[in-house]
Amino acid sequence: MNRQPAVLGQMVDTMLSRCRAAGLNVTPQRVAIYRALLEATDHPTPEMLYQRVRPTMPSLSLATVYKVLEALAELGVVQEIAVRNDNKRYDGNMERHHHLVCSKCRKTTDLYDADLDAVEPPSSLKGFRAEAVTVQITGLCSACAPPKGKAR
Amino acid sequence: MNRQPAVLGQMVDTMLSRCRAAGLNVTPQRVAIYRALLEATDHPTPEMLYQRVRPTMPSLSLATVYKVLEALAELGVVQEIAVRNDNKRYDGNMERHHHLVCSKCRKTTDLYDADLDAVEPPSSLKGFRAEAVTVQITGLCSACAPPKGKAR
DNA sequence: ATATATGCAAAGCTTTTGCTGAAGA
DNA sequence: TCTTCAGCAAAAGCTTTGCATATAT
Repeated sequence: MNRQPAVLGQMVDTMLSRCRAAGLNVTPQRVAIYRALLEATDHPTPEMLYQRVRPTMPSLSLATVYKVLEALAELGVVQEIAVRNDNKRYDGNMERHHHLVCSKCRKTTDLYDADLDAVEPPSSLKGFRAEAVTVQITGLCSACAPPKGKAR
Repeated sequence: MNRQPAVLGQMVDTMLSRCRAAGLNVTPQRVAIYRALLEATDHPTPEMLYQRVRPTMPSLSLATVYKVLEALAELGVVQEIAVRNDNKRYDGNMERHHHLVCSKCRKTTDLYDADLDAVEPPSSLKGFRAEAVTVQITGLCSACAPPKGKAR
């Protein structure tokens, strides 16, 4: 992410306050994994973070990396990118369309919208050859949205 | 996808021509799985399609569903939605940003762009409560783009 | 002291692979 | 006939879980 060290420390501080606010312990593992993620530029997988942190923390286990990332995501200081990844999902629809993704039940719905179709990639993609633009809107679907205590 | 039966048959025909053009056999499994996907409105997983087709084709195996979907995706009549799903990937970046996804090597790069940040969800989301809008641009990254025969 | 988290090992799923017999062209 | 494919079973990955010990507050 190419941050200044000072900014990085500040982000760690924020993370620590949120841990405390949520009643979570501050552990060296949490700090190390979070720092490693902040320093990364490549959207690392849990396994990748594990490899990166282990040299300075040999006792670290992969299961802990999974648990820490889950906790950090819940704190809102880290995000799982793209659609929350459970298993493969297919679409027989090759028309231009977009997706509504429920962050709770993960249901994905097609969305057709001419305005969104009109979204153009920026010209400054430095070497990246754009082929398709898809807009993904995350939020709560009608079943999960109202506080009617439904899904879990 | 709520199509008219006639349109559905037409899509199947297109799929069949593409199979032939690509030197792939037309098999009842391919037709049945493709039809089931076209009839679905819920972005089914391979397992879900397996369950739906099996009643009319009890000998079907799950491995075949995987293979058929892969073949259909290669033909371009079906798509795997969202970021091609290998394993979990995280981002320590909670700022508003978008993604450039290479369809070949799957590398995902952050993209900051004010114009894309300005994309608004349509107002007509019928019950869906939008929280975030992310634009995903798929294409070929600089390493994979030129016909320099690199990745595979 | 007490609650929470780590590490380990095992279990659970999803997805892939190798092979043989069956089916399509 | 000859090539391609389906079905099966086993293997391979990735992720989650349960539990005992260690750690944070």
